[in-house]
Amino acid sequence: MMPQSGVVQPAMAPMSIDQYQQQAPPTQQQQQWMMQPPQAQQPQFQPQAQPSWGQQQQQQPMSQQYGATNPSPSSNVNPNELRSLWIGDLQYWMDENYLSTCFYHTGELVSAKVIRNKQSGQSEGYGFLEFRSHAAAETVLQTYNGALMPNVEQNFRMNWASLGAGERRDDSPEYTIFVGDLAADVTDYVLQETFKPVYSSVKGAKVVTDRITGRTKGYGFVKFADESEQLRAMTEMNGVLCSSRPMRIGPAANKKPMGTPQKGMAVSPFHLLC
DNA sequence: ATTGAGCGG
Repeated sequence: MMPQSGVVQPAMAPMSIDQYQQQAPPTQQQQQWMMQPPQAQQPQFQPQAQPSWGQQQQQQPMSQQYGATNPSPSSNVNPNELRSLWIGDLQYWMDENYLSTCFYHTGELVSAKVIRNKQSGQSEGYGFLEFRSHAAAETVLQTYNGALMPNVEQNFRMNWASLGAGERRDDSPEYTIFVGDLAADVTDYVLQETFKPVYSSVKGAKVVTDRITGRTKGYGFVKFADESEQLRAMTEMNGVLCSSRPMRIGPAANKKPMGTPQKGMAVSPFHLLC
């Protein structure tokens, strides 16, 4: 049986973003919502920071509407780049249409997909956004990650799509420290820049925030490529000011154990008969 | 507020 074979129904009129406030149930037929320009006015919302799209920002020509002869939105893409973002914390009613509406104005979105449970069709709460280029995806990530989502009191949560699909990033080892006592205004960037001038192997910093409100929880993590710098930072940076408060540094609890546990290795006696 | 975090076809 092919539970979702055949008919795809993208033909519903593009919703205005206001309609999502009514929390419409998900349209289960929609596997993937390819970009189709809204006919009506395109909804606007203000992210916390304005994207910098250069000259091609707003006006997406209406020429690529439904026609088979028109260039598809996926023309111009470089297939060798990492162009997909993972997006999480989605409500069940946030479908492909909603996501497309969120990023349509960039003119850089190729497709949006919500991952659904195969049986129930319910959203699994995450999805993928594919853009024309790595640069476009990066701009979206920097601009919208943590910014308010349209019409909900919740922030975008996104990251590079990294697992599966051969879009593997970087498997070089990294060494992480825990940083506590962070002031409310400390962002990822501020935290990273507190360390980077001193420790050149700093790969990134993450301030942990509340999923819903986006507010900081007052602690975070800094990742180093170099283990010796990690160890130095543990002692040298403890008590050093970050923004307005002295940091409290400790070892990071291991988020992911190094050895991937093998499971399902129980031997069935039936195998011995084959 | 003090140890994140979610990845398909």
